[in-house]
Parts: sequence; structure tokens; C-alpha cells
Amino acid sequence: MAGGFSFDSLNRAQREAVGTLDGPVLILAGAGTGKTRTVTCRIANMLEVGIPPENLLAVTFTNKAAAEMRERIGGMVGKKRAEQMTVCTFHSLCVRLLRGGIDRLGYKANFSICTQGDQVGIMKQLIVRKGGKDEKVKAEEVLAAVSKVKNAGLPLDAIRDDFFASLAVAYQNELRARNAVDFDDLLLLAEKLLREHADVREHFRKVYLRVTVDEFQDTNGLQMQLLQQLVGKPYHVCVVGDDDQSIYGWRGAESKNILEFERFFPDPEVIRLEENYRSTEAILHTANSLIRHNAGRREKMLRPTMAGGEPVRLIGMPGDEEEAEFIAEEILSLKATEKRPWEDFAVLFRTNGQSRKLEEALRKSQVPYRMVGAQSFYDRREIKDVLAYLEILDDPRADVPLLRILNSPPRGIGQNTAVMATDFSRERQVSVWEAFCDPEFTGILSNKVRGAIEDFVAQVLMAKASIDARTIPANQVLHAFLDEIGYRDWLERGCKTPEESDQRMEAIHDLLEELSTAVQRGKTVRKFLDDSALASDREDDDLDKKQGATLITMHASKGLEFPVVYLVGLEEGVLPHRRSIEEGTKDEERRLLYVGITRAQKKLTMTYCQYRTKWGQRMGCTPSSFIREIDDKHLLHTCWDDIMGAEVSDDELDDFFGEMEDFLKS
DNA sequence: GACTAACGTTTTTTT
DNA sequence: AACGTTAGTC
Repeated sequence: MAGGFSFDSLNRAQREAVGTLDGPVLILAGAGTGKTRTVTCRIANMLEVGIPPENLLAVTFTNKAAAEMRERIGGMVGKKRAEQMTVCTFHSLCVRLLRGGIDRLGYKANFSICTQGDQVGIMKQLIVRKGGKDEKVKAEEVLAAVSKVKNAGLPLDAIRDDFFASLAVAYQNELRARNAVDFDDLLLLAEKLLREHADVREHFRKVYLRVTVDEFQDTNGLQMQLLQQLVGKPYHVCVVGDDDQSIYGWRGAESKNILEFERFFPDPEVIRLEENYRSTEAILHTANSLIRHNAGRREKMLRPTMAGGEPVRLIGMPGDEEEAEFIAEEILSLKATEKRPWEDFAVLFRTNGQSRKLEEALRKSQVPYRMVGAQSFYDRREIKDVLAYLEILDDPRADVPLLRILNSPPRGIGQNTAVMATDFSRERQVSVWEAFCDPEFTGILSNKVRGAIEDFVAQVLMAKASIDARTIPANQVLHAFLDEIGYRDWLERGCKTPEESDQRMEAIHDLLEELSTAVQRGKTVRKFLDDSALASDREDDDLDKKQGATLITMHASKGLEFPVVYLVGLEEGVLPHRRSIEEGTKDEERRLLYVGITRAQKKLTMTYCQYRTKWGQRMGCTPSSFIREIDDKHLLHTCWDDIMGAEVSDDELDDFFGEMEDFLKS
């Protein structure tokens, strides 16, 4: 084959998938069945048969997955062609569509993207405005309801609770007034744009002749509708997924999309990848025996290619402290006895809160580790602030970032002034910035506040002019601006420890660095901001660059694999999570455990505790109900006492001999 | 408007 | 236990 890659190493099903390029294709790819390899080969094949790269669209679940996929395809067919393809998430794709056409939907093209934090901030204000100070409704709860109806394609007044519904409407008006959209709006508006404007739709259908969607089990109803708008006859669309790994139902994901794919795209070629190359028979048997208990699956069998293997261990621990210490100590000893690098080990947990004890134990045992997920780099306050400033310098009429940084650092423009400015801007249908520049507004303020606003406006205009002139790189202008307004000083003063201060300064430095490379590569500031808003990736996000054992949530572990895996906290209320029991979504928790189990290649250990410390209080635990469902053919059920009992006696023996030696010497 | 002290709340998972 | 929010003070 010409392109420097061949299909020789693929099995029959994989080869069929790679060779079937026309019409709708549904690839059901169980865990560890070489899905990524198959998909990348399939796309490489499209390029090989002469389909131009710019006509290919591949949608992934995360930006990181997108970068990886592009990389791998680049390795097969050359970097240049890989870079001409569109590989991105649904959300990034929507930004791309909307930057060009959102004006047709009544928004201005320079719309801002609200992240979670922005949304919560806006909603909190609205709750106070509409319900009073003592209103105890939680912003997150209302937003969850809003998100749910948006993703279901329902109008906002479909929310049952009247107060919630009125907040939802107010929230949407607020976004609209600030020319901002949230994550759901990106999908909603892009779908609307394609549906209502035939010329736009036809344009993109001609651009994206072949569409591939990865992790299809995690798409929601809205994304499915978007896909339908995007793909016209003869439906050259390929979706890849595994309904057993659908773990984002709480975000609106509908495994219905995969179960009823043929309803949307008739008569698809259905290809099953069932041969597992990742895990031992013992691990796969354990996984299969668990997932059997879910109803309404696309029945499939994961067939092991590695017979036998070590039995899966299930260990009962006294408490979460012992659980963490046990794992830390065992990693330490396995590293020595089995000559494994730290990177071979992963500890998977249900909630981020469980990581603290594990981190402490690993630190104590001096096991290097890397935390994946947790607080996103882009969610850190200083990062959000700096990005807000950058957005202001790009376009000061953006209300959301302006209100964010209006008084950070304090410059005499407080809450009251902010409220007055937003009220004025709402009445006049202008941005807050324009209110600031309007003498009719500044005229009603005290001399002191007016002066503060005028100074601020002047500072921003000065820096903006410098950015627009493009003689000095944007990162340098921003850097100088932050120092001029005293942002870094202020931030540093607010830090309690020197370490905290170092961390925050470093984060800002890293961001400016990122901006610098982005600008050098010819990206606009706007594009940089868009990418940042949608980036889930952390700091030096490349997992491979960091060394150490991996600490990760089960959700974030999807798509990864490790030779040695620990699944902790198999307790009722933790996994399955208490809330899933209340809401009757235990099936999803079962899939989550299934995902966790199938991350393991060689050695799997699951643990549960008798008690767990929660909010500084010791709480009793009962083992997870899932434990009963697991077949014990390859299972070794022990407890901490048994294992430690043996080791303690060894230690005691050592002590005994040590004392004897001392005695003899004396 | 800014700073401090006590208070209450929290922990599902993420684009 | 740790964080963010709120009330009270300067």
C-alpha cells in the first residue's frame, strides 16, 4: 500500500470497518477492541483512495482526543494532510459554524462563550434579583434544569417548577442581552442555523463530505439533530461507540442514539469489534459478568485474546485510610519486584473527593503521581481573570468578561456601580462598556466613581490600541497591561502562602506563553479565546509528559488503559453513587464500574471499606451491591487483616531477629 | 467600598 | 476539614 501503512495487522471485522467507506456505518466497538486504530485507519484509507482531507470531519469527545487522532492519522498519511482535516469536538465545530453565521440568529458575531463559572455567577445574581436574598435555591440546580430542557430540544417553559422556569427565561434573556452563549446554546444555535438556513446547510454539507463521530454513545439528542443537519444523502457518516460505556447520561447523553441508529440513518452497515486485545481473560470475564446485569443492551461479547491471567482481587478494608496506605505500599513493592515503571499504575475512583486520602498516602510512601482532571486549568480564578482581560482588550463590548474583572483588582467600581451600569445598558440596549463611555451614564455617578471609570476606560483603550496595531505581540501587551493595572501584585497579596503565590504566577506565565505560541502560529486572539473556553485539558495536559502513578476518576479514565489498576470505594452510596440510587440510574453506575474494570490490562484490584471519612466525620459503609453481581470464577476475595496479618508477622520476625542480634552484640 | 470574622455548606461525573 | 458566603466594622 502506498501510504506507508497497511491493513495486515487488522482482524477481519476491523478490516471490514476500514474498507466500508460509503453510506451509514455503525461500528460497535467494545472496550479494548482496537477502536481508535480502526477509526484512524479508516480515515487514512479515505485519504488513500483520494478523498481530499478538507472534506473530512471527525468529531471526538474531547479536544485532547481530537489532537491525538490528528496526530495518529498524521503518522500514517503525513502531517500535512492530517492538518487539513477538521478534527474537533461538537462544541468546537459549533463555534466554527456560529462565528460565521450567528448574526442570522440575532446575535453579534463577537459573542462570548460562558463557561460553568460564568453561568453560575449570572444565575446567582438572578436568584437574588427575582427571589430575594434569602432564596435558598441553588444556582447549579436551576442550571442543570435549564441544560436538561435545552438538550432535550424543549422550550424553557417546559421546566415544571414555576420559579425555576422564570429563572430559566431570565437567564436566557440575560445571556442574550450580554451577547453570550453557554455550552448548550452552542449546539442549540448551530443546529438552528443549519436547519433554518438552507444555504448554510448546503454549504457545510458540501464541505464535510465524510463525517466520523467517535464516542457516539455519549452524544445527546441535540448533537444527534445537529449531525442530521450536517449529513445529507447518501449519508456518508460513520459513528463509533459502545453502549456499555455510556456514562454521561447525566449530561443528556442518549445511548438511544446508538441503540436506534438506523432510525436516523437507514440501513447502516453494522460492524462489531468484539476481540479484546487489552485485558486478560480473568479481567474480561469479571467485566462481562457485571455488565450482563444491564437491560436493553446491544448484546455483544468481549472475547479475550489473552487466556487466563492473575485472578482479580477484591479486598475488604477497615477504612479509607488503610485502603489508601495499602495501595501506596503495594505500588511501591510491585514497582520493585515486577520492575514496573510508575506509569503502569492507576487508581480509579468515583468522585474527586476520594483522591485526597490517596494523594496523602502516595506522598507519604514517596510514590510520584499525577492527578488527571480535578480542577481544570481553565477554571482557575487567575486564568479566568486573565482570559477575561484579554477578551476585553480584544473587544471591550463583551459584557460577561467585563463584569468579571470590573473590580479585580479593586479600582473603586463596586457592586452598586456594576448594577447601575447593567441596568443602564439593558435599558438602552447597549453594552456595559458603551454605558461607561456615555456621559449620560457617567453623569449620574459620584465624582469619585466617575473618575475610576474614566481611568479604567482610558487604560483599556490604550492597551487595546496597542493590540490592534499588532506591532507588539498580544501576549506582551497583555503582560504589560496586567502589571500596569496592578493585577499581579493584587493577586499575590491575596495569597496565603508563598507556594500558592508561585502557583498562580506560574499559571499566568504559562497562559501568556500559550498565547505567545498561538499568536506566532497566526491564530487570532479571538480563536485563542474560543479554544481556551472549550478546552477541558489541564495544565501541561499531556499525560505522557508527566511521570508517576495515575490518580483519575472513572469518568476521565474512559479511553485509557493501564497494566495495573486499583478500583477503590466499591461501597453502596459511593459506587453506585447515592444519587443514582435515588434517581434510579444504577445502570449507568454499573457501566461506570464496567469502564473501570476494562481499563486494566494485567492486574486488577478492587477495594471497599467498612468506614469512610466524610466531611471530617467517620461514616459506616456497606459493600457495593455490584459486588454480588460479579462472577467469582476469577475472583479472589480477601480482606486487609488476612494480607496485613501475614506481613505483620514477617515484620515481627524481623524485629525479633534484630533484637536477638542486638542482644548477641552486647 | 474594603477588610475581617464567623458562619454554613459541601461531594458525582464534564464539553 | 476546607471552602465560599455573609454580616459587621472601619
